[in-house]
Amino acid sequence: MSKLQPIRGTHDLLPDAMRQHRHVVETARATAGRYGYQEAATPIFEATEVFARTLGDTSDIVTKEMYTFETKGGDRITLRPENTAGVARAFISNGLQQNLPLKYFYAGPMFRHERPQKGRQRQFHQIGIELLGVAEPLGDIEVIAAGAAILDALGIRHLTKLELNTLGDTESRDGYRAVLVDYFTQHLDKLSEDSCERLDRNPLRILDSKNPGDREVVAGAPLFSDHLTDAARDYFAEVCAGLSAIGVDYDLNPRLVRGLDYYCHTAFEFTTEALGAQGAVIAGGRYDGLIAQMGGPPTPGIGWAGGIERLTMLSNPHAPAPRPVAIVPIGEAAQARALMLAEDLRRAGYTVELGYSGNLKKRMRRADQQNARAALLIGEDELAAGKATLRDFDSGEQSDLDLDTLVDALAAYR
RNA sequence: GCGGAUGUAGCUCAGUUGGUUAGAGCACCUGGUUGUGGUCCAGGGGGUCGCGGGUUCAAAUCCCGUCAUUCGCCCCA
Repeated sequence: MSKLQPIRGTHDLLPDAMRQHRHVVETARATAGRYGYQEAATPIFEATEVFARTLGDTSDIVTKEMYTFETKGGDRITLRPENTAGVARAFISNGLQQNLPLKYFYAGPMFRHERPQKGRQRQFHQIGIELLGVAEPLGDIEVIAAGAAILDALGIRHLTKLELNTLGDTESRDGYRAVLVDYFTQHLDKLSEDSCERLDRNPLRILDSKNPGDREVVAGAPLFSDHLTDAARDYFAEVCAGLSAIGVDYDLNPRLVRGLDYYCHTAFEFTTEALGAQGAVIAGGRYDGLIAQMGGPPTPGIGWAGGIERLTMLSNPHAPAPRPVAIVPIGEAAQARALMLAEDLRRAGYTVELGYSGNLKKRMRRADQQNARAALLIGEDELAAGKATLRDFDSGEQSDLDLDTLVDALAAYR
């Protein structure tokens, strides 16, 4: 490694990329705001147990993907691999149970020690929303609708499809898990090595396997829908009906499961074919047991997270860079006047570039490279006449303007 | 963590029976135009061939290792 390189799986967001990134965040923030979600931020690191306890001892995130460090004081802290546990912790820490329901939007970096590939980084960024304190299907519907609305606002809804499933309540899931383990145990010889391991840790995951052999076995597996309690079945039916009523199309996917332990009832993913192996752009579900499990007052919750980098890859280049007006002094006498003029225009709301050095040609070229809309030339002639020469870069036309009234005369270039 | 592919100029890439000073396009700089950008013309700068070892008279080229990127698996946003 002869050159200084960024840490594996991390990327710089230089201005071009940053504008796309910000466009996704701003679009999401504005759209979520119309659904009543206010932005909040929790720290990017938490006590390790915040994640270790909540995500489940068997999840890959906890077992091998967390960035965990020991502080000088001997505490163990972890860079957040996702944000739901942090929001839940904040809810408990701040005693917010008096203020339910709570609706939060967030955006920020997350960290997972994974093998990088397309659409997968070690430091990546997520937007997300969390709805706490609502146990009704209306909550699920609103949260999913907000996700669809954001994809729509980004112009990429048509590149995705919404996959929907229910993981039922605890009673349903425990019952189904037992039946499933039974079934797969009878077909152990046909299961892949990975899936044999999943049988112990998280048998539901086998349903999601891409292995062709596994898929054959899965095809004959008992269906979750046959093992739902009446309450869980009714709940899911209401969610589906609500989505249909507001025109949010979805596909039922009985194989859709979640990697994290705290999910129940509704699970959903907005997926795309356009990003290779990383299909999920927004994913989430209901987590009614999470807050109680962390020691807080039993409080239902539902939310989702979306990968900003993945959303950016789907979006067309948007957010163009601002086009400045360039001020080009000619000769030393004009320098001082140019500085004052630049400041006046900036205070009046113009985007202004004042070349730092170089001759006229160089400054004009630099202005062109900055995609300036126009250049204001100030030389001896102009100074003597109290004027500036305005050159429009798009049309190539030039005109004289009075220095005194420039702020108004330039209005078209603001 | 596992498997495949790839690392040559700032960027995209040429460069095979190993053989002198390693090339192109774009970008950059200078001049043609000492008060005018974009096009055009002429010229110019820039490369420890990812890094470290090995084979050889000779390595960008062959071998080993290593790091990185990338595609897939696993997992997930």
